[in-house]
Parts: sequence; C-alpha cells; structure tokens
Amino acid sequence: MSIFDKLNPMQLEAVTTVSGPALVLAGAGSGKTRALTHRIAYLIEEGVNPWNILAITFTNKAADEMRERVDRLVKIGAESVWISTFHSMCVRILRRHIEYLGYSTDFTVYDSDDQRTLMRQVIKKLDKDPKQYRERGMLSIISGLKDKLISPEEYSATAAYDFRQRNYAEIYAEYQAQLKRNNALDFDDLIVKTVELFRAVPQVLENYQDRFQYIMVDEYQDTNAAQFALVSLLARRDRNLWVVGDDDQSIYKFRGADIENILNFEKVFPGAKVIRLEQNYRSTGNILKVANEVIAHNYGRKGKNLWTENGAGEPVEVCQFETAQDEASYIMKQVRKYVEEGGNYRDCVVLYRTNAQTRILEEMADRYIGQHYRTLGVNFYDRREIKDIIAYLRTICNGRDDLAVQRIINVPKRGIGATSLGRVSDYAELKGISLYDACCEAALVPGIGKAAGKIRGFVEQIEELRELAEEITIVDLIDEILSRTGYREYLMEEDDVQAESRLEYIGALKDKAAYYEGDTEDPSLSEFLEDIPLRSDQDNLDREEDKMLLMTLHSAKGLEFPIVFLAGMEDGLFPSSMSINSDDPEGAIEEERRLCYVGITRAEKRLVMTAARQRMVNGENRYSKLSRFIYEVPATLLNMQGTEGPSQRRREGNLSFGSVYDSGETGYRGKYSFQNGFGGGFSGKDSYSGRSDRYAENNSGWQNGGRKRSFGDRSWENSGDGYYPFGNDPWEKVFDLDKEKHEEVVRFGSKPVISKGSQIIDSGGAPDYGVGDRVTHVKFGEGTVLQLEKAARDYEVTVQFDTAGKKRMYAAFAKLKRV
DNA sequence: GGGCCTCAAGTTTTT
DNA sequence: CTTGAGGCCC
Repeated sequence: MSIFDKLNPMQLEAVTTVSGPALVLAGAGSGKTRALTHRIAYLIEEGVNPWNILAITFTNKAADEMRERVDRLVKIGAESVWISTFHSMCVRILRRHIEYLGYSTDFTVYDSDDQRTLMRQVIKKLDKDPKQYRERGMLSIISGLKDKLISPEEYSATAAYDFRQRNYAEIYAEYQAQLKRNNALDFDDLIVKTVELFRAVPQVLENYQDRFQYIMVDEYQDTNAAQFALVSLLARRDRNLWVVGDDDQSIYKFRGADIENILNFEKVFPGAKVIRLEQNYRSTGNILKVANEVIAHNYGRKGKNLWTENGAGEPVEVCQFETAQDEASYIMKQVRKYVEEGGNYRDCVVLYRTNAQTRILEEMADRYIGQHYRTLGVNFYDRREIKDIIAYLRTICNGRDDLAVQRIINVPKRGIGATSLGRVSDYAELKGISLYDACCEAALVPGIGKAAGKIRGFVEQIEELRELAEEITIVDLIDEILSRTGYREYLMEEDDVQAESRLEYIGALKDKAAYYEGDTEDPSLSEFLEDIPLRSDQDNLDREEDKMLLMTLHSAKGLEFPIVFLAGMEDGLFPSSMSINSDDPEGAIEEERRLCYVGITRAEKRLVMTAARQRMVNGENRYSKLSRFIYEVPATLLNMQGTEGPSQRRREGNLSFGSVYDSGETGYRGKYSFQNGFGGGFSGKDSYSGRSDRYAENNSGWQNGGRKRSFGDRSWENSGDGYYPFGNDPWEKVFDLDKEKHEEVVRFGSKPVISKGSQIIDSGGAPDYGVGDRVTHVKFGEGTVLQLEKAARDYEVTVQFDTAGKKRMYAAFAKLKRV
C-alpha cells in the first residue's frame, strides 16, 4: 500500500504530473496541501533530487506546516527540499548576492512602521504638502508600482506631463534613495531586487535555475506581477512549474495580487495542464451549497463546482440582532452552550470583516467564556513596546540603523528633542556618517549646546549595553535595557492601565529570545533580529490550545473549524461601504464576495452568520441591513432566526420626521430618499414615493417574493420569499430630507436621531435636568448643573462637580443622571 | 523641549 | 469612539 492510494483520481493526476507547466485549481477544502506535499514525495520517489525541489508559500505558517507534512511523508532527503515563503527565499538569495546591486549583504528589512517613518521624512525633505501627499497614500502607490516592477525611473518617464504624478515620481525616487542610503529594503523590495538581480546577473539566475528544477507555488491566486516574474525567471528554462490556487479565494487584490496570473496561466505557459480538484472533504453539503450560491454571483471565474460526499448537515443559520452587543453575546452564549454540551472551545472561531469589531466580541467573550479565547489582532512585533525594545537591540547590534536610533534616542525622555535631533541628523548627512556615529561626536555638531551632554548620556548607555551584549544572553540584555535606560519606569509612568500588559508583552519577547537561544547552534543578536520583520503573529497560532479564536476573515484563509461564526453580516460593513462606493464597485464587491466565500468554506459542520441592526462605527450609530451576500443565497438553504427576543427599539413606535413629517403609527407620506451608501443597498438616486410602511411591504420585493430588486447597477430576481424577513428595521425609517445640507433631525420614538450625510448620530435630545439640578456622571461623580444651552446638534451642559471640578460637555455623551 | 490642544481620519494586510 | 500628527504656547 502506497501513500498515493488514498488520493482521489484528480489528486493523483495532480500529484503525478512531473514535468511541464501545470495549474491545479483547488477548491476550498479539496485537499490542496495534501496534493502539494504528496507531489513532493512523488517527485522524490521518481528519482528527482530533493535538492532540486522548491516549494513557495506566502506565509511562514504554511511553510512550516508543509515542511512538517513533507518530513512525515518523505523519509530520506526531505530536509533538502527548499520550502520557503517568497520573502524569506528572497532574503536568503539577496544575503548572498545583493552586492551586485550596490547594497551590502547585511541589509536591514524595513517593516511597515519603518516605511512610514521613512516616508514621513521623505515628504518633509522634499517639502511636499503633507495634506496632499500622505504617507500611507504614497506608500501604497509605491507598493503598487513595485508590485508591477516599475522602477522610479520608469515611472518618472511615464509621469512627465502630470503634475501630481511628477510629484509621486519624485517621492518614489527619494524614498528609494533613502532606503539605499540606509542599506535597507522594504518588503516589496525583497521581491523586486531579486528579480533585478536575476535580470542583471545571468550567471546568478542560472545558478538558481540549476538548483530549482522543480518549482511549486502555493496560493498562486495571490501572486502579484513581481512574484510572477520571479517565478517565471526561475522556471523559464526547465518549465517545470506546478502551481496550485483557487481564483475564488483571491482576497489580496488590494495588495497587488493579480488574479490574471491564474486566469491567464495557460496563455503564459502554453501547453499547461489544468487540473481541477472539486471534491470537498471539509464541509457539510449545506455549507457547501451556500458557498457555491454566493460565489456564483461573481463573473470571470475559472469555474469550479465543488461537491461533497459529506452529509447535508444542519442548515446554515442567520441571526440578526438589535445591536452589536446582542450579536456578540449571542455568539458567546452559543459557544458556552456548545462547551457545556461537551464540545471544545478550539472548535469555534468568530470571523469578521474589520478589526474594529474585536472589541465588543472580546468584551462578551470575557463575560461569557472567560479566558477561553484568543484574538489574532495587532501583530506582536507591531506593538509599540516591542518595537522600542527591538530598536534598542538593533542599535546595540548595528550602529548604522538610523531609524532605530531615531526611535529610541528620546524614549524614555532624555531631553533630546526634534531640534537637536535635526542638527545631529544634518551633521550626519553632511559628513556621510550614520546618525549614531554622529551622536558619538555630538560635541562637534554646530549649535548643539546643552543637548550634547544629553546625547553623550545616551551614547554611553548604548556603549555599556553593547559591551554587555558580548557576554550575556539576549534575555538578560533585554532586562538590562529595561533597567539601565529607565524604560520600565517610563512604561509605568506613561499609562498605569496598560503598563502591566506592555511589560507582559516584553516578557513574551524574552520568551521568544530564550527559545531562539535554546534552539540555535550559535545564537547571535544579529541573527535573532534578522528575520523578525518577516515574522507575524499568525506563525504562532496554536491550534492545540483549547481556545476559541477571533480573527478577521483575511487571517482565516487556509484554516478550518467545526463551528464558524461569521459576525457583522451587514451591508456597508461586509461588503464594506468602501467597496460599494469605490471607483470600481463591481470589482471591489466581487473581492468582498470572495472573502465571504473564504469565510463560509472555513466551516466544517456548523455555520452561523450574524448581523446587528445597529452598530457603533467611528463613534456614531450606524443602522444596517443584512449583507447582500445573505440575499444571494436562496432562503430555503438558510435557517433565519430573527432576533433574540423582541426589539426594544421597534416597540417604541415609528419615527416622525421633524415638523414636516409627523405621523402616527401608519407611516409617512412624501418623497423619501435613502441615503447614499448608508446601510448599504441603496444608492443616492434610489427614492420611493409613498408610505414608508408600504415601502416595507410592497416596494422592490421588500418582503414578498418574485419582484425584481436592485442595488446600484446590479439587479436580480428575488427567487422566493424570505428577503428582509425580520420585519421593519429602524433603518427603514431614516432618510435624508434636506439634500442641500444633508442634515436632518428625525425622531425615533421618543429619541431624536440626527442624520448627517451618510451617517447617523445618536443624540440624547433635551436633557431631563436643568440649571441648578443635581446630577451624577459615571466618572466625575455628583455635581450641580451650572449652564445648559442648545448647540448645533445637542445640548451643551456645564456642571460643577463636587470633586472633579467644572466640566463642559455634550449632554448626549455625558449621560448625566438626575439625582 | 515638552505638554496640551485641535484636527482629521478611520478596510482587509500572509511578508 | 480612538488614534496619531501637527500647531501653539510656556
């Protein structure tokens, strides 16, 4: 019995395709990684030297997992197979050969934070208006250019006649020059420079072509033009390129992933064999049907039809709640129930569109399931305290790292401000030395004055630490940094609330250092620091730990869970209003739809999609309908559960609209314009004349089936009842009366709601207290109202608090209670 | 130099 | 609401 006997015919076909270009279209849960690893085993069995095999993934996690599986599958020679991410592969190549491109081999890799710092300096240096040329915008333009392998020179040539583009070109060129001056590469450069190297030095390319005769690429749908060029160069000679991907799971277009790479594979590699893996082993029949229905709404697909032999399973659940809090507590209660019935926390995951949603979910998780959850959120290495400590380590390790020095020279405060730093920096540039070296001779810097002594203090600290670093472990070195520089005290003083957790994170960094030192033959600080920019939180995801996970949909790619909650299934949130209102709504929404498909197909047994009618977004209450993606699924496939308990808000009665539209229970007369982008689903042009309650019942197939309805330019037939099955949303009643001002006060029950443009702000209305009344405030305690005046959208109240002094605030936010 | 204030902005992000 | 950056004043 061979390891290949368990493969299905298509998998076997994929695995035994040894030479020539091959495109494996692998649907979600169709055994993609299995095919990949088995193919490596097969190649070796067929006599291919493991040394000649290269497998490229996007994440460290995927690479680690593949490594492990190959090791298990292949007994001899597995360790010689090169399994790596695009980026770490490029780092390895560049550390050997980058001198051809005029960099030195000990280059630093800049992470996104470093990039922003550098970009800020570039914009300042070139004296560009920071309002018009924002760091983030510039970086994304440059990243987009690099993804397409467009150099500053090439871009500059095409941008000759456009003022704005000329400025972009100038910024790009300067940014690149600064990187080079710092002997640094950003993430995109890792790929770009490797391609440059291969193009510039044929013998190096040949060297790697000899080495990598069999190339495999995972998640091929996520490659960008630069990565494609890299792979093409390597595979050009032998044409043994085997790629696996799923066009329906391409969710990184916004980062330059070019779906065309997969759609055009056969054109670029004539004679390519195309193999489809369509049997899904992961999900129940119902879940798969829902996934297929949703993704069928996309155009220009390669076309796959996923099927499964698994049972139908339970229907997919859809639950809409009044608020995001209700939604979150429902999810957590469901998890708790599942565990009480014998399940494990680790079977469950909550997926959502934006990181902003984590707060409420975590709050409710704390309340209902205690510590049995973990959030994949901000990257560990992106935390401020971790970056600070790393900057110290970087400075100790290598004095030429200007960015690191800039970060810490005044953290904790040493009285070295922007002016002094600027003087030292100018001096450094003038003399062509590094910032740190300039600090070492601070006394010579013109106009430096008293700051010289302070800078000397900093240099002495670093020098001491540098000497220590020779003798002690990295773990101890971190402790020395904390105590000698006063960083620990600095954290304590800065914010006592977060200080403790920040110190815990630093503790975690020490753990990582300890692990590295224990695990490495000849540990060195520079090696420890070297690949930190290439590491992410995802790498340490521990699925063995019995904890429920919270993460964004993007982070969930490649994972699977018995029970998946898709939270925030609201139009405007998912798909995001950004996508709905983008220049290319069709394309942007298709990408969101693929993301939805990714989310749905993570589920093995149970899928619950939840939404809130009302959610705080950017401090404002936003009302939303269910996501359009839910309406793309025939209602018969879904178990619509309505809200958990009756809606308090709806019981308050109907809205009335200022003085113009004041109505009773039945609804409103007049012309209603639904706000642009608000709540999703309707564009600014959409309007309805008549009674709003009729709108809910009769217009556009709101609640009855068989009517055509549309969102923007797209329209489709309602395939049955079940649309908007949850009664009248408060949202329905909110609209924009005054188009000039885009601002109107409407009344929602007893509570006025103010709308502004496409946003809705909750307001407290007239306070139930007056001047002279005694009131309490959650934070400030008791006090006496001194003044109360009507402001533009709210009342402004001035209170003399007994202990907290005099405060002036908005009534709606102050939430004062009469005593 | 640094504290305080105001203002604007705010997706997703494997590396 | 939250965060960050720049402006202003001491």
